[in-house]
Amino acid sequence: MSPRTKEQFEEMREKSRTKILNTALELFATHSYRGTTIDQIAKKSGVSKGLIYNYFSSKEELLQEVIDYGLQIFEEFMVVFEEDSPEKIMRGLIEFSFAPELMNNDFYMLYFSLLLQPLIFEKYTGVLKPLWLELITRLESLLRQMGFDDPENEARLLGAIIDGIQFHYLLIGGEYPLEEIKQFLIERYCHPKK
Amino acid sequence: MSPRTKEQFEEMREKSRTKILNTALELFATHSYRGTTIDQIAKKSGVSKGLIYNYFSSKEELLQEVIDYGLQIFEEFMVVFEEDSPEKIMRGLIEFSFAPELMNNDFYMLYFSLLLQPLIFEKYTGVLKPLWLELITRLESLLRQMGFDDPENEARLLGAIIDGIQFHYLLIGGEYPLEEIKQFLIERYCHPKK
Amino acid sequence: MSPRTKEQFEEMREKSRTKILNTALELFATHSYRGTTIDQIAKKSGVSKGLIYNYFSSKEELLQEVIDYGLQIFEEFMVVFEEDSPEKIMRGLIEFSFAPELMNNDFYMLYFSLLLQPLIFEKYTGVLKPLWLELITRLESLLRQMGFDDPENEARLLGAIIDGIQFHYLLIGGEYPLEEIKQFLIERYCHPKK
Amino acid sequence: MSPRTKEQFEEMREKSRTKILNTALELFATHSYRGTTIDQIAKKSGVSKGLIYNYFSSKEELLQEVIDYGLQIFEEFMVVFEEDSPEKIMRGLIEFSFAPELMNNDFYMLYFSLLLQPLIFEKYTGVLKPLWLELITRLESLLRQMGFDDPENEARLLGAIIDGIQFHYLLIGGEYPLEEIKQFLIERYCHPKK
DNA sequence: TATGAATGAGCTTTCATTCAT
DNA sequence: AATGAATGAAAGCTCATTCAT
Repeated sequence: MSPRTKEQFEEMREKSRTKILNTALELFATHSYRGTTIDQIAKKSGVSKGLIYNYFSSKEELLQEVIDYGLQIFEEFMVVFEEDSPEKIMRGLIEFSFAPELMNNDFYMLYFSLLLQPLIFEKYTGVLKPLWLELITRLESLLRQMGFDDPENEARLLGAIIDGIQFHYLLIGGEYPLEEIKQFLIERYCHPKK
Repeated sequence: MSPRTKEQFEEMREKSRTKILNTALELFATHSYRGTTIDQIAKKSGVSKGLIYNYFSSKEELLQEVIDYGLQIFEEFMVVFEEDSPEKIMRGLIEFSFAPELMNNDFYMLYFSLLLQPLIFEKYTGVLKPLWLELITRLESLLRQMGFDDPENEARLLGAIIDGIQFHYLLIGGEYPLEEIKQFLIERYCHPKK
Repeated sequence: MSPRTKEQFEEMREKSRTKILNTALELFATHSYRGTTIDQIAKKSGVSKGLIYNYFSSKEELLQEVIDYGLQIFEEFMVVFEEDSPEKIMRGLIEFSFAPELMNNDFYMLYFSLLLQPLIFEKYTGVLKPLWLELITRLESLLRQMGFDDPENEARLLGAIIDGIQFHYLLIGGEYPLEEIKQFLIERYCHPKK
Repeated sequence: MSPRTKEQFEEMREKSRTKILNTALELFATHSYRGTTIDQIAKKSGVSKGLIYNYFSSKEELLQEVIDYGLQIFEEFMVVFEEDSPEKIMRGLIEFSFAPELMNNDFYMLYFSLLLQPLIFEKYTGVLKPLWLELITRLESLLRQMGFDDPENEARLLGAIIDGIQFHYLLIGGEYPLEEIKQFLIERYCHPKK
């Protein structure tokens, strides 16, 4: 009744919502959207099936929100480009790409999964594809500023490298020498070509 | 006795089996294993639902056989390594990796999808993962022979590039400048480092 | 073309038919009518599925013919009643009931199974029930002639004993002391009550 | 929190479960396990197909639970043996065996059906067979105490009688002179042989 | 707000039956 | 007469979604 109570309710509500979103992200990523049941999400997040429908009107809307939730990461990702010298930006970008806290995030896995099924998830690939293209464009601009010979192809290559490494990291897990590879990339791409 | 010869029956069987396998590969790749129904496979391959169970005891066994069917491609892929100079082998490998007839093959998509769900498809990822690791090892050996500085990391990078490009090609499709990128890679990786 | 050939054909035909009937009896008895597939019958009897439909227009007709085939046993069974003294008839009847070659016949099992599902196999229970009632009536007549006190109930009891023993024999198999029980029954039921 | 109390939910569950179990028992008994569809059980018990799978993970598990449910009857059945004089125990046993409320219970029919298909229902016959053998052993002990000449064979006979009568009762139904036969049996088996 | 029993459309699978040869 | 590939209706089962409380 009191404003305090209202806030408490709001807080609880937010907590449940977040719990559901996190669980859904994890399960969608590891078991795929279709391979995950609402029941599993309910059990794992410790709420009832009914409650999920209280917050999200359907399984698909839940996916949508999970994606939006994950896209915030990419927005942060892009922020890196606002800084000073191209070398520093490039370095930040690479550092950021392979930051363990990002690599371990299930969103990558979900992102790859969705992109692989454009026929089914057209709605989402329609959003994610341009994001990737935008990244390539920015990489190209950076590489050009740094004096790389063929910035267009080099940018495509670097884009492929980033996704390829993330993919391999998903496959291999902890054994992957992430730090080493990162240094290797920094060495190659973060120095002006005279 | 027999109204049709053994050979005629064998031919019929083979024809239907192949039809089903091809359709299943395509649908599993584009709509995912779970997103594909037996009915869709039946309709698209022009046979009855029942017939599919005549050849494959379950949907999962069908997936298994689709994977085996696709793995033949990888075997050809590996054959490339048996040839002469490291430069030529590397060149053949790159040419082969991005050959349009391979790139358009749905198996890549299926391969990516399965690898992304190790919890569910452990059985298959268990086979596919080692294949990839083997490729990296061979790349490393080639790069070492060619005098590359850090063949280990370079091999990982090249592996990531190959998968990354294939992934991007799946996303972008025909617009992707595959030939250009291929030449770019050949330029970089198919010449001895003195 | 020649009559000889026709006969041969006829013989082969009969052989196939009999093989199918025997297999069907065995499988219907041990795996139930519904639990047996046409495919199993075909495989086990070494003929093609199609051929079965050449001889029997449907699975149900096959059951019908299997039952008719088995009922011949009961006809022989009843013949026993045509002989001389009541004691001898009764003895023959008991001997006959538990003759191993009969007890091992799957038909008993099929007969029990069908009788237990009158709602489904009304058509067949309609034939089998009267047979049993007739047996009881005859038993009663024999027991009366032999001077038993309450021939009506005694006949029911004896009828129950015969079916009960057959049932138990099906359950226990070879370990069942059939011979001993038979002698025990002969002792009790094959002597005039003064 | 909870919109319904734990108890209310438990009650709902128990009610539905019991409804399903009773219907399944009836249908499995009269139409056989294989001849009964989940749809029939659902329709007859007034619940949806899906709900059945909420309580029983498969049709076979439902059968298992139906059997367990029915076995409680047999446990009560055996309790009779704990009482005083052999004559009284025997009498109680016979009374109990042919009590109409038991005779009308579908479980007998199911029990017979399952026992007749040991190849398929080995899992269940493995439990039921020993129960029957135990009964014979107890009958033998009683008859020996009562001074019967050949208690072993007499016990087998009585066991056969009980099953035979139950079987015939299933066949004939209401017309069967159950009470009369029962008195006849009591007369014969419930008096000490001097 | 929160629960989980209940629903039913739709999926996987089975199998009697048909049919071209 | 004989084969077995092919069919499709119907069965078992799953799961997103609803709803009474």
